[in-house]
Amino acid sequence: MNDITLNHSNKLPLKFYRERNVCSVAKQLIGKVLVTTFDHQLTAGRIVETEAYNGMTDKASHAWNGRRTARNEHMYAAGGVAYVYICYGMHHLFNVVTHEAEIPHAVLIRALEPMVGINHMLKRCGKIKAACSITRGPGNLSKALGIDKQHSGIPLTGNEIYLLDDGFRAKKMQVLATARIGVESAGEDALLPYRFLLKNNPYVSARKS
DNA sequence: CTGCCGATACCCT
DNA sequence: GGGTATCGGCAGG
Repeated sequence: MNDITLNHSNKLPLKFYRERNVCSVAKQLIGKVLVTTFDHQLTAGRIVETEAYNGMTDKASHAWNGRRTARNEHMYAAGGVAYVYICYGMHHLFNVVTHEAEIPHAVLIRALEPMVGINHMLKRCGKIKAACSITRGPGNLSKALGIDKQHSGIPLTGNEIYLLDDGFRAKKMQVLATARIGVESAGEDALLPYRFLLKNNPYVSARKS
């Protein structure tokens, strides 16, 4: 797999993240490019799967019912920063914080299609051969891009982690909305169509749609 | 292919 | 002590 040249002229502006409708942001993030530059290594991939978490009224959200702890504090920041937390004791899950300060909306990035720095992604994951699993699933993509919980709260408008619009446009018919993954205990909120994905993309995480 | 299981940080009761 | 926005390995059909 060869790296793709990135156009860095279109970094997503703060305005993009301050949008009030978190589902709208989650949908718009499909097709955008997530970039990290840790260790002087450029790694990037196109976002092909996201999930919206709709603040205090969403039972599946860490901020449900106004819950606020050291772990999820960055969800309450103004949109445009990262929220990274550890799941199941070992996976670092990367979220994009949206809306204004004190409104804890966030979008979980669930899958990427690798574009740049694939060899370095393989190195970080201790793998030899390229495979879809390298950036399929939120735990995997964080590892491949070198993201961990120390990056929680970092601005997405800086130079270490940022998002680009490189002009890619998914056709409307290609973006599907489904129920979210792994939130069964959230009752009826688990059924909301808050997961967005690029149809037929091999990097989208498996399981029910 | 499906399903179960262990790893294990952090939040909650 | 129990649950969790997960994942890879392995057993069995």
